[in-house]
Amino acid sequence: MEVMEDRDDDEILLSALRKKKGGNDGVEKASGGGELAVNDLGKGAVVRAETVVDRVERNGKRVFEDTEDDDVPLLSLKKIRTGSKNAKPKGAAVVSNSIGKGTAQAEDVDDLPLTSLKKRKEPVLVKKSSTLKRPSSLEDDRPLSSLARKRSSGSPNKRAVSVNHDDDLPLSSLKKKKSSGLEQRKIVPLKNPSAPKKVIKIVKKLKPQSPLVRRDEPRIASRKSDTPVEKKTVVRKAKPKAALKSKNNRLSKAKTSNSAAPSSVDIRKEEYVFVGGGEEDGERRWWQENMDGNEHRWQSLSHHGVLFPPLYEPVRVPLIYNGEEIVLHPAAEEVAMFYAAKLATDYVKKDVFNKNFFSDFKQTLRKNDRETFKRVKDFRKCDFSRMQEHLEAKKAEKKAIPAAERKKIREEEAERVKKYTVASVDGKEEKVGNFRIEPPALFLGRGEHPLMGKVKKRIWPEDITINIGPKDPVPECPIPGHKWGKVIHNKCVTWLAFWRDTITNGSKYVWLAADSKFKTVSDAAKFEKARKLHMYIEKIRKDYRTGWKSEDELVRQRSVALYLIDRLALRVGNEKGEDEADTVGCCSLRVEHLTFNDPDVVEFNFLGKDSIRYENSVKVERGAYLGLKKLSRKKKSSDDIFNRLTTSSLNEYLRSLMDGLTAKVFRTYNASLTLDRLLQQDGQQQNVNEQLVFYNQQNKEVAILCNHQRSLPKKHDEQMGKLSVKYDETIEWLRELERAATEMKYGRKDSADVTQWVHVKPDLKAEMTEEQRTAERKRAAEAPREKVVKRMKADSVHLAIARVHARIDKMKSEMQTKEDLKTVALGTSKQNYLDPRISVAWCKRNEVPLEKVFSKSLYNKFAWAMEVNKQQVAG
DNA sequence: ACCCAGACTTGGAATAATCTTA
DNA sequence: TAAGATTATTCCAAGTCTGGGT
Repeated sequence: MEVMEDRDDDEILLSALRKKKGGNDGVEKASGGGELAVNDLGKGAVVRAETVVDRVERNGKRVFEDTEDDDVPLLSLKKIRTGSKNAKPKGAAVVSNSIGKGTAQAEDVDDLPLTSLKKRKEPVLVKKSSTLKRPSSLEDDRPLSSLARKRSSGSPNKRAVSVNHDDDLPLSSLKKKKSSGLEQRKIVPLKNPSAPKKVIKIVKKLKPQSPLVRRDEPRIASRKSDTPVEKKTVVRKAKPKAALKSKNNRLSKAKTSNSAAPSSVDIRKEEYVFVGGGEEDGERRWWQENMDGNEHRWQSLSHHGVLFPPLYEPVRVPLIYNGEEIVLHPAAEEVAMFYAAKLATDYVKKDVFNKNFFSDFKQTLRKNDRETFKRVKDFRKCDFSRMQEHLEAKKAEKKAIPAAERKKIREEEAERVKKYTVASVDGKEEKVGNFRIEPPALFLGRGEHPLMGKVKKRIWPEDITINIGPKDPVPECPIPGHKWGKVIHNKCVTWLAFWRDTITNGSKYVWLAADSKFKTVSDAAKFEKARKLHMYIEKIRKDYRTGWKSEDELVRQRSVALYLIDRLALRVGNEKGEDEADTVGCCSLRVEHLTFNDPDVVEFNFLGKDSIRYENSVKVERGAYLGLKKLSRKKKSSDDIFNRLTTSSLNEYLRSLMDGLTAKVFRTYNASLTLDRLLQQDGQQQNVNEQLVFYNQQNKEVAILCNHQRSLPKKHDEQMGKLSVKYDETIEWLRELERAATEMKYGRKDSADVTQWVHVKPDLKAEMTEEQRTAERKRAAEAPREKVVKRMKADSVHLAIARVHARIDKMKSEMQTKEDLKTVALGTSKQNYLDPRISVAWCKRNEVPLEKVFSKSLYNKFAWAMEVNKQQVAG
């Protein structure tokens, strides 16, 4: 147990991140086309290679000198996807075999130029802590709100507090000067704010930047009377520090409090601290109103119903069957068109897809066209290419519409649809999210979905249930001769319309948009719940660490599972049915998904949500390792590891620990906390652009933690190649300028001839047709560059050199970013997991306009977070 | 105790809109 | 000024979690 405890909780999180990164590196390395590094880019690759080398030299030592306990063997990180996500890793290149010995890793780096450094050393400080930390949040009850305030003065980039100790943190070197994705992989070891005192002593310089520790906020004295027992503890935080201590002691016996950290003073007012207040500070929170159980969510609700897709208009383009043309019955033609529309995709290569489609297609024929039904027996004799051509022609036609006309069409369409876009809830106008009924189509599941290719049938008004205020007018049914299936007035739910999916028999709903009150209120509540978890997390972690030694198998399973959820941000993993793709989450992990590598390293490899592969090699705490191993023993590879554990019982347990706590809260908590801490390292970024690069890098860390992947963009390699060529040309130009400068210097001249190779401009004439223009552009693009010699004065040469340097830096950074993000999806975490107040506070601190970080729709969705900050600023 | 339907959140891909660049 | 690239939005599938029924 001692062993297990010797790592800090924060460290856990961070190291999880790190490891995960390692995993991705593996991916990149193994993925053939993706590995642009040195080979694919030609000279451009030099850039990267240089970068890597520099990095290694600069940081190498620290980076690789890992300490014992966190030295995760990057080993075995195999690659995740090579382009197609479902593909099993082929080859699964093992990146390194140096498990356990820190030294071999430098070589790994050489191998993986673009990618990165996987690990970095752990700050000594983290390791030392052997006791549980005190819930620092107890002490601070800063109202949620305290979030970002405007900073009163000083340069935005300077932060008085520093997270780490110089000695043990690479950090300083990490602060990126040039933000290369690589460098940023070294995460600042966020030190746990609540780290035990002893640690603090060791690292004297460490400033208390702990976000958790805040003092200068007004305390709120009054509390709700109905505070549950556990909360009571929490409530204490309002008390003076002395009181704190006792509470802490109670909570976690051994812990000493570092609350005294003097520097709290350094905390800026405008800083939003994710792990701060929580809901216990007694403030009334509008977003928590009306959220309980079966209460009415609205009093009046009016809207215009839903919009149906246009009916199918038959075109009589034939199916070719066994060489003969067959004009299908309109209903069958429609279905055949669905298939034709997919001919260009990989779906048609899948047997399941074809089989499902053909079965449904025949059924349509049988119903509508007996003759053809009898004739069309063999799918392989069906040729849908004429239909495909027809669809393509139509697409081209649409594309050819002149811009002006297109705009007009668009406006008319917007007008037609307008009334459906809004609803009114309790007198307030709200946008409707998805008012369009899904059109019929072939069902395309993700991954190996058993139902792919089946026909998703058209939804008619009779299939729809409308939910509307009892006193509000029932929307008119838009299709003549039809009527709504049902009209109800259910005030306990927030949907406007409902229908049943014809494939899965699941429910489909029409909701209000993300910026509606319904959505934003629960969104805000979600983040509050996550913040609240911080007050319980220490106890929870302590419990599961104890639990995985339990005699009770259920307790053991639950404890190990919870550890994985907490540490790796796994989803809980409900059971799935026969008619769904075989994907898993934590509770549904099977023996086959894990590989054990002594000591204490577990390799995870499974398909998670959306059949995205989760592949990660992690050094876990000893107790968890032994627990997992034991749970896997004597089981077949297809057996559940957590066979006694259900998601319901896990959540039931969590609920007993904290009101409203469920497994998914951990994901939100860890994601937001990670971002919060990473963003604390405001660095040297000069301008807004660099700030954004920095922000995106931290966002990326979260995305990696949550395993938010995207498939390699189709043109990624091509685009990287172009960038690289451009880069080379720029370097060439730089060399020439430098040569000229030298020449002037030594020749004591004040001007020199400078040779520039320029691209040929296309010679476009007014009378040229489109094709001619295109051809001319192409010719110009491919023509050899022309030599231009000009006389430049010394001054302009020097000026040009400076500019070119700046451009080169920018290009490097862009290439690096592009490479780093090629298979990482940032959007999901930003939308769902990152408390927007963290980003808002960061923006304010660094004077980055909010709209640079939030798109318009996100800005609206998170209006509540901006408001909070504004109020703070004003107040 | 389990099972399943219902309601709501989360997720990547496809598509549309906008910006960049030659 | 259009191709190309990037970014935002839409689409709808796939999760989570609760509660009610048996």
